Amino acid sequence: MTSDESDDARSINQRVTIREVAAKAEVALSSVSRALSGHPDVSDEMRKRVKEVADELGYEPNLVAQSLRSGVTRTIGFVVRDINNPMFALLARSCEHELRRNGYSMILVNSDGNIENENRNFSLLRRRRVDGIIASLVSEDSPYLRKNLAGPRCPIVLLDREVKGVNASAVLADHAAGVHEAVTHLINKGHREIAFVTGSNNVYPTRNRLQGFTKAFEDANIKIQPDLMAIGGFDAEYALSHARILLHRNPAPTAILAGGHGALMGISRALKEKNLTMGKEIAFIALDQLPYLEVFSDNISTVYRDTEAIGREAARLMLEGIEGEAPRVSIIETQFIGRTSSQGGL
Amino acid sequence: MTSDESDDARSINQRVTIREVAAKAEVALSSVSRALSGHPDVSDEMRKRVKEVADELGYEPNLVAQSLRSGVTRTIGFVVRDINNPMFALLARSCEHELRRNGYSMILVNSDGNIENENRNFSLLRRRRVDGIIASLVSEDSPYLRKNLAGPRCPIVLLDREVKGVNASAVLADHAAGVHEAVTHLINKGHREIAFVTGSNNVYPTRNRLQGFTKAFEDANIKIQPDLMAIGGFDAEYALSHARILLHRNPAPTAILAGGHGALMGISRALKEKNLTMGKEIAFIALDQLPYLEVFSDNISTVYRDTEAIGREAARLMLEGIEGEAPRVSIIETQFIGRTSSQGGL
DNA sequence: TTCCCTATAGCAAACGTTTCCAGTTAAGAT
DNA sequence: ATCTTAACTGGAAACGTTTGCTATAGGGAA
Repeated sequence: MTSDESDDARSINQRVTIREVAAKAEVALSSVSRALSGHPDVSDEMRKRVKEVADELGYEPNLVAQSLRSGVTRTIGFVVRDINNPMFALLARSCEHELRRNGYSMILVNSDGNIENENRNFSLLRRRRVDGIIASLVSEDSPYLRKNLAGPRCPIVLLDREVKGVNASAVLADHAAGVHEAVTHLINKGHREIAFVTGSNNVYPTRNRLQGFTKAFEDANIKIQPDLMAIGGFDAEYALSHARILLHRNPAPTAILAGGHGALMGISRALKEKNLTMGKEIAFIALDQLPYLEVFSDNISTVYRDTEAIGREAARLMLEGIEGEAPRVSIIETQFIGRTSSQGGL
Repeated sequence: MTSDESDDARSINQRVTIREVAAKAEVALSSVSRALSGHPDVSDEMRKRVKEVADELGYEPNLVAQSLRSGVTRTIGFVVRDINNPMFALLARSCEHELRRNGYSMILVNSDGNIENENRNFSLLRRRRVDGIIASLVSEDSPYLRKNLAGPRCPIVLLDREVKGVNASAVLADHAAGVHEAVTHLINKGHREIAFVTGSNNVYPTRNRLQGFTKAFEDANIKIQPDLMAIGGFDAEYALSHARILLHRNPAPTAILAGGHGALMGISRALKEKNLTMGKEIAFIALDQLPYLEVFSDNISTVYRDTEAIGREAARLMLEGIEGEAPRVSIIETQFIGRTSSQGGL
């Protein structure tokens, strides 16, 4: 009889609220709240009774109401250029996993490499009152940046970005070390005409890789060739067109470095067009071990970093920030992994 | 003076609320709400004044409070096995794009192929009172399914899943057509020993592909070889171990079909182990054009479907559902794209 | 001039929780 | 037997909005 009624209520009426639980259990609203939220000032009997009734009615607390009252949404914004970049997909997965394990949900927004979109996304997340934002910024000098990184009263974790004078944590990869290792390897083999195609230097990874690159030349006491550097775009189109130009240069580059997913795509297409094979006519190194490489092109030499670790670390820095700890920077190592694609070319 | 005060308020105090806007503009709370939300019963002058003050104070409406009051969260849950699958990453991006264009945010949850996680994720999304759920279910016969698909009073869009007797929309790919085309192609070339490695048949794509596969054999009046089918797991490990077994069979398969990302990974590793080259010693076809294939293995014949279109379509079905329209099923075409990997093998 | 209607504005209730405060009971101390 | 305290419970305010209802003013019709 009563069970029929409650079943009806569940299927026909709106959702079950704490009020109905309180009524059925014949206790106060506040007692239900305390019993279910694990508050200490509740007798064992009360807790038992409330939990039974809550289960019976299929009560599911309204997180929206909880958020409004408590001021905590248990939601983290994840701002990314493009989740379709396999690097970000892997990172997002491990990060989401770690956040969910700690009771947080992830709101995903793509900026499509556009600072206007990114700005709108930040604004949206602020209106949603997220507890924190993890972001891979499109650029480190967007005009909206100060507002977006200082404005929200919530912790921020930057992914591979370095913005001075801002109160944010960051996970940075030590690209320079891996690139230095890679370039030194090439130089020792006798390469001098080493090309480098990568994204624009308004983001940390480019600048950091460049540091490793130049340092390797300096250490070997060799002059760097500025016209072999194509620094300006992360997309495959940029890489394709600039790789074409580089390959037509005289003397042609004997080795080529690809900075990121897009560069790898573009350059390998350009090489194919000219019928050049990596590891034979030209030495090739990809910066960033992309997840699919190990299967399809397990001959490609790479500068590796543990992307899943970066995601986990970002989540941890976020949780720390929410706990009230001061922002800090965490460095992730990279290392050169030589395979056959970095041979040949001479 | 007043501007100083408001600046202070913005930086020191908590966030600006509609109440402060109302006070400063010297109008009622309700007028501010109506002015900003585009309600018709507002004079031009009122709207102008309110908007000015709101901008001045940097007011950003609290979406949590709006949601509680209006009962609408403008949030869609996106439940996926694993965002790291490049197929899902691409799909998620186009879907998120379309949703955001329409004022909705996406909460991303990974189930890691585990039905317990999936169940918890559904429960979480219900507590968050999302306006809809787009899901790629781990299995079509999980014990929690009925509850999760019937329970929430919100539209549901299934991605490539077919659950009978449930009030949900779905985007289904017509795998059968593409696979039929692909297998017929192989049969016409003289192949008889055609192996098929794919995920378990508790999901629609497997069953649908199988239909296309068997139909092709029937149409050609050839008996199918059951021991050449490895149907049971979407992960690379399953595919690797079963591909190894298949390749040791006598007579060995002359052609092999890979159903999905994991199968492709596993099989290509197995082929490499035995030093078999696709398109030479063995014909190979990948079901699903994975985004990176075109660059790294542009010789691989595939059954193609437009993944971005699937994401967009899922978003549209969701928006339709929110508008109150009845659930419906949308079919996406697939087609066989023959390249060199499907040659040889005989 | 009077009446009615329309356009607009304000008041207050509601959404579903959490949490502060006050009240009650019973146990232990004197 | 009385007082103090501890352990709980209930009532009500608050979180920041939206929205139904009521009130007012001004304009047009009779």
